[in-house]
Amino acid sequence: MQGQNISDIIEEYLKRILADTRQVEIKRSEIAQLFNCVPSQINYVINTRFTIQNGYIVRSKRGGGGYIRIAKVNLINDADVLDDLIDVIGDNISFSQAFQIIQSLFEDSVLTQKEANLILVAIDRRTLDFEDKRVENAIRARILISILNRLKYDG
Amino acid sequence: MQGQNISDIIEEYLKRILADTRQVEIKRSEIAQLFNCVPSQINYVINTRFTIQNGYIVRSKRGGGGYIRIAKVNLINDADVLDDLIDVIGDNISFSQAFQIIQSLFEDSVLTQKEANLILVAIDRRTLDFEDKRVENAIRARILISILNRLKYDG
DNA sequence: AACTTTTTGACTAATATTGACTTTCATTAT
DNA sequence: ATAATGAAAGTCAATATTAGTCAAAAAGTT
Repeated sequence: MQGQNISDIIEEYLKRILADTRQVEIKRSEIAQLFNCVPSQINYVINTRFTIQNGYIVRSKRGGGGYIRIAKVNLINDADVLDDLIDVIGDNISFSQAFQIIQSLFEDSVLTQKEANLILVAIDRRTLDFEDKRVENAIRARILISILNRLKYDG
Repeated sequence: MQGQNISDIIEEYLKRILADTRQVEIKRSEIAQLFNCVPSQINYVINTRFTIQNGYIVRSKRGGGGYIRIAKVNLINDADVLDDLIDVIGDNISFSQAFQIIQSLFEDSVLTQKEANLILVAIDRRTLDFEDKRVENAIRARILISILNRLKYDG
């Protein structure tokens, strides 16, 4: 696919592990060395690709014996997570953030591929392209929250 | 066909690749260099010749390892019926009119019950409740049109 | 001439990479 | 115990690397 940049490659590496096990525990510096990049790049990958919007929870510890642990959460049987997502959305959300949420819902089989695609075009940048970017993000938030609330009822 | 200008030549080049593979992934600057034109000309070619009406969808990413991906999609049989609906919608539509459209698409099995319901909450009055009713109807029209365009192809 | 399409480039936006500096925690020395 | 040291991970801002937008200029058509 599009494995051009290092971040994508690291993402893929971690997700491949997470496909089998429910959780990974890494040492930041080791992974950095493995992929020949600076340690903070691992943070970048985590912050952009392993957020709660993506369906992951990350915990870490500093100091000697430190680690970063990434765990996949399930959105179906965890209704609280849906509410957390609604909180995260608040009153505005960018498309890329929204995309991550929809993708997570698809991966957890809350949405079919087609349902996810229809929602995505509905909240696409071009669709909601109005005078002000804040307006765009506000409308998107409202649509998304309406949909998430609907999903709480008939799954 | 008549390869006079650069845009036509680039179009032909890309379509030749797409005749074999289902999708192309390019680097904008590379193609620009290959055809000795400015990068933004690639955008022009894409915007004028690789639209959904022509049966293509385009996705891109900026930043390091960025790309433009063009994929050929097969338009469904009644794509022009959807085009007619899009014409009817124009640039604004009330909820009740939109409801009728969604309902008829459900009756024609273009949409499942759940898909229809999700679309309906997305374009509901309460979701799109804004200061001005005309703004509400305009946003609804754009969302609906995006969805209808998406329904023109599957996958 | 009027109109449409194409070409160009300056400016903008998004995403990724890097490194200096900070914080936290565990272990060792006093 | 407490302090000092070192070993992690975190933050943040600067820089780099792409693609997108828009409108003016140029070229082509009618």
